[in-house]
Amino acid sequence: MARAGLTADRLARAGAELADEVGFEHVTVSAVARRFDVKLASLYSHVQGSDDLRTRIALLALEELADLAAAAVAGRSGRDALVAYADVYRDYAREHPGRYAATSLPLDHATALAGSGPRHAELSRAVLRGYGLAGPDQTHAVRLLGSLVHGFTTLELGGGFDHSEPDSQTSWVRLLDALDALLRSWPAP
Amino acid sequence: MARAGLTADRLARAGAELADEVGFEHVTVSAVARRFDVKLASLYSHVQGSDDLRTRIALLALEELADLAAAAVAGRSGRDALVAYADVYRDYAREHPGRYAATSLPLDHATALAGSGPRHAELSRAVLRGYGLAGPDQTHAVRLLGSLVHGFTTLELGGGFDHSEPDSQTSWVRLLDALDALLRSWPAP
DNA sequence: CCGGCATTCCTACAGTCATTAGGTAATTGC
DNA sequence: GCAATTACCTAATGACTGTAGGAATGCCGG
Repeated sequence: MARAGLTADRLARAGAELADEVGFEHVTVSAVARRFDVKLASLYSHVQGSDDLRTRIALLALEELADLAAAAVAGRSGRDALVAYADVYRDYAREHPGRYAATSLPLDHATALAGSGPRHAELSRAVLRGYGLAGPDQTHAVRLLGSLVHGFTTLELGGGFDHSEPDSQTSWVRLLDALDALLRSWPAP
Repeated sequence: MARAGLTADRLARAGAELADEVGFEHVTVSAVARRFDVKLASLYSHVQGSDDLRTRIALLALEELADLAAAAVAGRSGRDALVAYADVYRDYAREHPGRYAATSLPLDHATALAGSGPRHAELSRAVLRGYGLAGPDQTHAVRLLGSLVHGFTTLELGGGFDHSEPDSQTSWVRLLDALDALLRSWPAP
């Protein structure tokens, strides 16, 4: 009875690959077992079940994203940092649609805090550092940035921009320009 | 053998209610059948299967949203129209989380076109009419508006803003103010 | 009133997935 | 080299999707 060398981490990694191939919502414990040529029930020693597996995939994706974002933001500021940060999200979503979808899985507070949630918060604050925003205004701007990037990325991934001119790349650039302009002249309440 | 009076439309409506109660991803053909006190197989004369059912729920939600948005935008312009339009989406998502999730279901082009897709496009263009944008700029602005509203709504619904101050309502207002200011002084490329 | 007849809903079955319980083989560490 | 642990297995249950074919229902022309 040869051993496959299963671990929770390898299962999550395989699940992430599977997600990119067939979509996060079609990731199934059975399919991951098949990928390791192992019986379904064997996975239950390593992950608690399908919810646990999905959560682990989400945490994996969030960590990869945080790593990429940190690398992109390092050594940049202002508009450069903004564009580099936003591009990380969009590029990641396009290269890894299943993983990106996984990042939208609602996590309970404790799980999010234990994962890379705080790093993400810190990173978007770092992006805004060059714009001189403080206090509540900074929080509003963080939410604006997050909403815009996440919204555009999701809509684009769902094909929402596919069938109209001009192409979405152009809109993306214009949109980041607009955001940069807005942050530089942040309106008073 | 009393008849339950099933139709595709009533099934979609029941599915939409179910989605709001248990979440769109947990809507199941079986559960809808139970709701009508009817055997599972009976539904297959009315809808083609679970994909078809989900698609119908999505189309129903999109139509409801278009109706509400049309009513909100009618007789308003500029900032008023913008806020009314955006509030429709956010309020709908909060009142009908399952239906709102359904609107994110990817539809093929033909289905979207046959549904209220074009109405949605027309409505967001109508909101921007007061801002004097034309041609590609208008398209970019439509995408900006859509991304922002969808992104914020999704993140808020997922609980992303729950655990930090200030409350999300305040951010929402500030964010729409900022968007209004941005649209009024739309930057050149 | 009544015998087709399409429609509506049913029973029955086959396939996939999730999950638990309890067993056997492989590895580890003494 | 043997005991304890770990990794994986078989088996069983229950939920959901989907298909095939049968029976009750209501309508319609005569």
